[in-house]
Amino acid sequence: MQEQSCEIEKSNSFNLKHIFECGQCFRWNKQKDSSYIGVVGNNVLEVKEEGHKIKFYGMCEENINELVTNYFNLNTDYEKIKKELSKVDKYLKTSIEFGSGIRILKQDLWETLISFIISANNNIPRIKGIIERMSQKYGKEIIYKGNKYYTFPSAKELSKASVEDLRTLGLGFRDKRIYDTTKLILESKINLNELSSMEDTYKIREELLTIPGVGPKVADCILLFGLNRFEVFPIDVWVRRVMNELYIKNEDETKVKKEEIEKLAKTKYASLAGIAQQYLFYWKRETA
DNA sequence: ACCCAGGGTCGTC
DNA sequence: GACGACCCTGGG
Repeated sequence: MQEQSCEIEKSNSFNLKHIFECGQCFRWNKQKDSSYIGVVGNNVLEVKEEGHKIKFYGMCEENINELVTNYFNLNTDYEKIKKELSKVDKYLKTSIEFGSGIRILKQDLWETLISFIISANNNIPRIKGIIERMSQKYGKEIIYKGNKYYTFPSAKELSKASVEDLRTLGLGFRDKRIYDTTKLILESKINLNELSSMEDTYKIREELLTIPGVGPKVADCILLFGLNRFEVFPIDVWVRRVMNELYIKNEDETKVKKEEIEKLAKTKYASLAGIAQQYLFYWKRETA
């Protein structure tokens, strides 16, 4: 564990606000100097724009260079992806221009699983609060620049929490889902490492759907943000809204069938549907 | 507890 | 396959 730093060239496909506030992650917080600090695995990371560079600092267990390259998917060519997706239609082109610096992070599978079970029928500020309290109580402390940060609790660490403990943290009706899921993982009824090594996205999805609190939307978020399966298209209220407004134009968006949206996304966005979804989600939410 | 909605899922009909 | 219930909280 030591302080480290590294840097990359600033680019049009790397924007801190776009990356951290597009709803994919819950542990990054904007600082007064407009840098962001977050906890990634057993590392505290700070990211800031300095001149024509993006600089990364942190109290890291891993090599910061490898950590950053992996977590921010630096080897994925977003210029190419955006060029491809911009060809689809003018709406997607607009949303891509709006969120041009979005990148899909590669987040820890366990953390993504728990975080998105918590996300069900919840709002982002509250989700962040719950996860922060969970980490404070059950995670490990890391000191960075004199401040305390907490790692996301492992399954073993979280298993110390009773259903009541979880309720106290503000989880609401999700308490039992988190409790049961933690037990499931701890007892290896579901093996996350095995899941991540599976080729067939559909098979992983089927497996995820057996986990308490994981329905179609949460499963797709896990596939997209934890396993970077870019072809999945998570449909939440915002995405349903934007897809209805742009293409389907039903008077009552809640009446729009999920299957219709899925089919639309598949034909329009194909293997990049998940990334298209992030541009659309961010655009719709920020301009609402 | 004034009212509504939020990165949905689950049990029941 | 449709429909209401569900904890809690920020924002209108």
